[in-house]
Amino acid sequence: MAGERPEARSGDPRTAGPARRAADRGRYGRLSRARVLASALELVDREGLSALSMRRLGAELGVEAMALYRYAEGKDALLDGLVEALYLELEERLAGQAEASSWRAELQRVARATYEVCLAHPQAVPLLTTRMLAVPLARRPLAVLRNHERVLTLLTGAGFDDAAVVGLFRAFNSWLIGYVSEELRPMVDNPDEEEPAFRLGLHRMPAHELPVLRGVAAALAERGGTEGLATGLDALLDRLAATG
Amino acid sequence: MAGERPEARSGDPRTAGPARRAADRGRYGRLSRARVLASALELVDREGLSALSMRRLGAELGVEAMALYRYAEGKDALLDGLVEALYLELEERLAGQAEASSWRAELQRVARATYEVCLAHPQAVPLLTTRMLAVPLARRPLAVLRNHERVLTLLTGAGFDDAAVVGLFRAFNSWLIGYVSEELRPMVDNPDEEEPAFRLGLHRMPAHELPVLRGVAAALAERGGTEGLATGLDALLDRLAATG
DNA sequence: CAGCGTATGTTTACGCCGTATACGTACACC
DNA sequence: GGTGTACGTATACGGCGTAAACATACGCTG
Repeated sequence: MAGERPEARSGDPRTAGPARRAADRGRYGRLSRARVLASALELVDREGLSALSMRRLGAELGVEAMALYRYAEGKDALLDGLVEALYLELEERLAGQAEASSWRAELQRVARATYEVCLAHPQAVPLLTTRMLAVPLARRPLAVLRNHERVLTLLTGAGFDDAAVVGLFRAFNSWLIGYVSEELRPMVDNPDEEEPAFRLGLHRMPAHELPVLRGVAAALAERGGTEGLATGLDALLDRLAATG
Repeated sequence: MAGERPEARSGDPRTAGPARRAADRGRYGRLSRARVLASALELVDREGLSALSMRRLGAELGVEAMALYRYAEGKDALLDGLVEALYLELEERLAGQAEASSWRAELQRVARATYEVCLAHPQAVPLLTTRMLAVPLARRPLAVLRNHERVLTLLTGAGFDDAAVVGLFRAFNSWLIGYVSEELRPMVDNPDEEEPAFRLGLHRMPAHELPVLRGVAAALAERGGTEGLATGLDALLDRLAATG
């Protein structure tokens, strides 16, 4: 650390001669797609999606914005890269665990791991829906497709016919993304407030028009957690495995 | 129609005198929040979310961008307004139908109507997840809160205790938004292509690494439709109504 | 009808954004 | 040691959201 030039762009250009060797470019050496994506994800985790701009990310890496275009074709591709990064993290997490013995248990394991990755990067989760709605199947990041392959293999391996596999696959994905999205909806309006009702900002809602919502709002603010996730998934798999 | 000035900003300002009466502002008379939101939604439906900018929407209404700030506090508020518009459309649709007799059937009716509204505005659907993740409960648009109230009322009216109500409510929302999101994922890569495999762009995927996905891709491209929606919802409600 | 406050839309300007294009420059290889 | 190339820089353009100051026509008061 101490030996590294802390800010590659500092110093008077008139006296510094060749200000930096090429390998010094970027705050800690050469760029790479992995470094760009890791830095982008970290930035999003720290400051939210809206803080992610090419210029800002460049600054984060000690580099001009245009340098990033060697590693992502544009901003959209960068966002797809973030999605890919999340799925790579999912693959790592799954690889670090023992596979379950039944297809049901294995799907539960995948679901749980996905949930955990999403909760670890809540600010990035919106990308899972928005980019998926922007990119056709065949252009999804490879890690996403590998995840699809994993789930589909599990289902066909369990002996379901094509129609059932498709139904189960869709239900699995739907429930997963829906559950996570619902789980991450912010409930607290004013974190500094002690009183639960004020914390939730209930005084902002038209009182008499929404009596039931007011009543259960506090309970709604709790999370369903992985139990809720597992319960719903179980219900769906039961039904569709029987029908299909 | 014929009597209205087709383009309020046209004409030579040096000869036109007071170029327009105040009531002529905007392409068809005064602005209003409803008109702004309707125009925004139409623009999004027509050209996608990325086409929606303050300037562009202003032009659409025959008005400068800043004029819109009288009807929405900023771009984010405008997007929340779009979410509200979708829920208002849902309310209309529900009001135009007979209520179902059981709480189960009524939830199915609400789910189906929501699905239909979403499929009518596919380009706007990402807002349902992104804005929901950006806005705490108490600040959601009123129409959204009314929708929550409707569902919660249905559930408490059916006699469930608070814990069960919350579980069912969350499962309902999760499944709904997840199913719609999954349903709207684009599958076709090249609409001009005849051959199904090429249409899907399967040649872009690493063949040997994703054999199962390749095999079911065509089936995956079909939609689950309202049947799939109803089936999954039924499974969830069954399980959670029994457990809760 | 006269005058005025207010509601409504315009103008101008600022800093940020994504990105096309042209350009240096240090490295790897012969 | 010279050269091609991979990598990052520099500059520029049009569009974005929006703050602030401004113009104007309506509706109310007398």
